[in-house]
Amino acid sequence: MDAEFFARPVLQVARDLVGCTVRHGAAAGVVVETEAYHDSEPACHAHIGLTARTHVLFGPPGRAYVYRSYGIHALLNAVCEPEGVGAAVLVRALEPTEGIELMRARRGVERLEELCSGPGKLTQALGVGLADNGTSLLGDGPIVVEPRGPAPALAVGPRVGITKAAELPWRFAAAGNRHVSQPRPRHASGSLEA
DNA sequence: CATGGGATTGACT
DNA sequence: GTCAATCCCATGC
Repeated sequence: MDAEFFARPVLQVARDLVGCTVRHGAAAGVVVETEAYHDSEPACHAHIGLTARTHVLFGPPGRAYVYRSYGIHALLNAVCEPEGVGAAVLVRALEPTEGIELMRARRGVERLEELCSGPGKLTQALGVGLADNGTSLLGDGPIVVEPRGPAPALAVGPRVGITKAAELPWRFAAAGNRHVSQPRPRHASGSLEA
């Protein structure tokens, strides 16, 4: 993937990342769920401005923003939009494709659908941690994002687990995919087809 | 320097 | 359904 892909508007990148592969070492999976975050809305860490924590978000596109959530989990984002804009796509779920036994060992569970069906789960399965914060996703870093084939059908809904700007429909998932985290956006109840 | 709040998960009632 | 675990960092004294 090249830097221009991530330099585009974050909502567009969030849509186009669904179906792409994320690789870290021997473990890899296809992105089935994303969420967009932008400094113009209060749910985004970058909303407060440039700090030690957020400087990666305002940096050049195509880098990883990894942070610790609830003191326990590492969450993986892809920094988007031109340098100076604080925006990123949160990778919320993967469909495991390579290194599945390694993922099972790291996660301590067997079921394929439980390996990467959540933002904290997939970083544990891939072995991604805070040390990867700020590294390149373009092929010259430990985590690599690889292009997808045909665009999958998308389910769209509100973002999960936030208290501010919770109404924005900035969550995108591969429609009908069993590796998407709960709650699953459904075609029938308020979510849109794209 | 002390405090409080999470872009979550898994265990338990 | 409820709830604790646990730590980084922003904020306030």
